[in-house]
Amino acid sequence: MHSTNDTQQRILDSARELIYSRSYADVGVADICEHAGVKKGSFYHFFPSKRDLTLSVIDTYYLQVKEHLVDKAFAEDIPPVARLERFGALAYEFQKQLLKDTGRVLGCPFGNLSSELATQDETIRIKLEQVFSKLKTSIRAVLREISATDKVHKLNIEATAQAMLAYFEGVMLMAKNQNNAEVVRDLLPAMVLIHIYHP
Amino acid sequence: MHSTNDTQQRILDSARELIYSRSYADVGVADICEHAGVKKGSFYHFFPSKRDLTLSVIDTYYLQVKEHLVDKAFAEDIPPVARLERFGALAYEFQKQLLKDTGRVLGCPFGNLSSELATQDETIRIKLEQVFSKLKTSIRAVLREISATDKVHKLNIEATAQAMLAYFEGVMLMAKNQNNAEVVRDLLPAMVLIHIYHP
DNA sequence: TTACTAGTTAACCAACCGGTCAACTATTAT
DNA sequence: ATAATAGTTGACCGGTTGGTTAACTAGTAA
Repeated sequence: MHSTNDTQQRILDSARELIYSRSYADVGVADICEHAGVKKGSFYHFFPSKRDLTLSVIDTYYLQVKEHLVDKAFAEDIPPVARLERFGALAYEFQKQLLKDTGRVLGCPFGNLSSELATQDETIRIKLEQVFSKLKTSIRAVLREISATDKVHKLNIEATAQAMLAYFEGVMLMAKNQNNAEVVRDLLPAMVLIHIYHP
Repeated sequence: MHSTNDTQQRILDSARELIYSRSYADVGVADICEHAGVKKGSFYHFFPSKRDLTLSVIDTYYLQVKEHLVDKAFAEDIPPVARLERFGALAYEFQKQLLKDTGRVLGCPFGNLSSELATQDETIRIKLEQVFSKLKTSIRAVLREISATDKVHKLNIEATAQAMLAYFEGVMLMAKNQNNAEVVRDLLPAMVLIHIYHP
């Protein structure tokens, strides 16, 4: 046994990659084990079930998305609207890289899982709802700055953040469906246009 | 044998209902047959495979959506912007009814299938791309009217239609994930704000 | 009546699914 | 050294999957 035990991490990474590029149902634990170079018995030593593995995948992938996309895009070195645009640009670069590496635009991993499993597994649905909620919190922080400089309008920050996230998810889905990363580049900049006001 | 043969239609209806409320992978042909009151042999008499059945489901369901949602919303009895708002209102009523009947907000059936199968089945992906393309064509017709009354701006009708459809899909996904139809009511009206202009 | 076709039925199949298990080996703490 | 623990292995399991088959029945046309 290596003192540096990376089996659990390899399972996590393989599951993320395979489920993201295919789907939850299409990827079996045998697939994950083979890709990770691990025997099935070891898999069940670290994870009680495929479902629990998926919960862990969501957690760990969110942390990566936060670090490499959200925090990077929303860093306060530029004006708030420019941060939203940078968020779109980074998302575009990521999908473009995915297309180059795997031949596929894969969209948003959380959106994909949500669409597939929201009606089937309540625990996963709630976990994904929490991920979306955290993403909305990041967007809200930006909107609060925008709203502060624009005091005449009563921006509904909660609804606007939700609408912007919805638009982002929809663009990712359309890009995946067309297997075309340029959809992201062409459409995402319009995210900043979405404003919902208090009545 | 009944002169009125409805077996094929019952299979189609059952497949639509089950796949829409769960997912492609989670619904087996045994499930569909049981729900339709049909034996498996009869299923394969009418459809060569589960995949071909799904292609037929997409076709027939698009016709229903067009008749009861798109054509109704985009009828030319009211101004173009009001038609887009009516489109949102009808979508909201539909999801609300779904929640009442089944306990679930199910989002967009085409978006759901696309998210699950776009990377796995190229034929289905293209079929869904065509459905989205037709929906965009309907939106474009409305945008052309809006653009005609607003000659100062050079509205990019193609990109705007795609962006509006993307926003619609995203809102449906968020509503499904939160199992909350009010998300549709609160967010969809902002669809008319999305405008993308030619450079 | 006959012959043909459309549709139905139940039994069947190999492949695969998520998950289990007992035996084994390596690592660590005492 | 020893005992306890952490990790690994491959064989195994019952249930399910999409799909097949051959025999059957009902409707239709000559």
